[in-house]
Amino acid sequence: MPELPEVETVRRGMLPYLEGQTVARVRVNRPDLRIPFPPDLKERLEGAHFVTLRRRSKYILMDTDRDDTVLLHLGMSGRITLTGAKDERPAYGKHDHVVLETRRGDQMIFTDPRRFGMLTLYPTDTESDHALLRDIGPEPLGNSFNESDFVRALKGRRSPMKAVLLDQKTVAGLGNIYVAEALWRAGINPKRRADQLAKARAQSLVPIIRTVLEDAIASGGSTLRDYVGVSGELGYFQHKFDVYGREGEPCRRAGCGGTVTRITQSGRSTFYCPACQT
DNA sequence: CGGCCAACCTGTGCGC
DNA sequence: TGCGCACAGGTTGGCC
Repeated sequence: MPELPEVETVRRGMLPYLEGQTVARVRVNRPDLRIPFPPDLKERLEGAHFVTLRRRSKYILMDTDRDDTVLLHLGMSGRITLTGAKDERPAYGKHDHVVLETRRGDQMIFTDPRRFGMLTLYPTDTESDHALLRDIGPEPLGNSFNESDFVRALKGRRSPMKAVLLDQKTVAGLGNIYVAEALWRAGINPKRRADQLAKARAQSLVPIIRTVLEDAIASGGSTLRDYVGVSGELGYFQHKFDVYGREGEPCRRAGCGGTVTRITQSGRSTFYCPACQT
């Protein structure tokens, strides 16, 4: 499910259930997802309470009052479901790997069929050294993402723009969908080498990336084949896609008349309009 | 070091 | 109905 807008949608959905709440019980149904669960997860979490829920790139970070932070990544197919104490409890499915129950009786269920997701725990003050977080680039919705740094980040990069934007070191949080949408809005060909993109065009991408992500968050993210919200709500940004998944359909740019095309780049589908993306 | 690709998994949809 | 294949929103480790 998850690029930045979907992860942010999930984080916001989690807030009312988890922020300020105490963990009563942790259930772990298997030893690992992409990385092992910490063996002492249960002991470290039970009795702790969540002070803040943050997001960094596609990670959700849950700070506890015990100076530990829970790090959560949804991978390709990860989902978070929250059920209130009074709600009907759906039976656990075979891909429900971790369940947190709060003292109030709410449950957070982490489901992930493909198991590319992760959940781990680290001492909050070691965050800047954390291997999963330390090399991530600027947050596109924050002030640290700006034209001059972005232009510098493209310098000397011989890879196609698609690959460079997918690289979380360039800018945090983009994935296959939002790279395609941002490049279309900017009129940039995904095959264009980063070091051959004119400075002004590179600069134009900065506000475009920001707005495409903000637009998607405002729509509750994109729902491709499942729900995105923590209570099963559907995002609807997929109805606003200009290129992603629109192979063979007409380009939406006024007066363009081109056809959206699908190619493969670094093993993944790229959608773009060869007529207006140069 | 930069860049590419395979690998990690399961589920779904489509053609035959 | 079943089978095989292509494909899916991500990340990374190993290789050149």
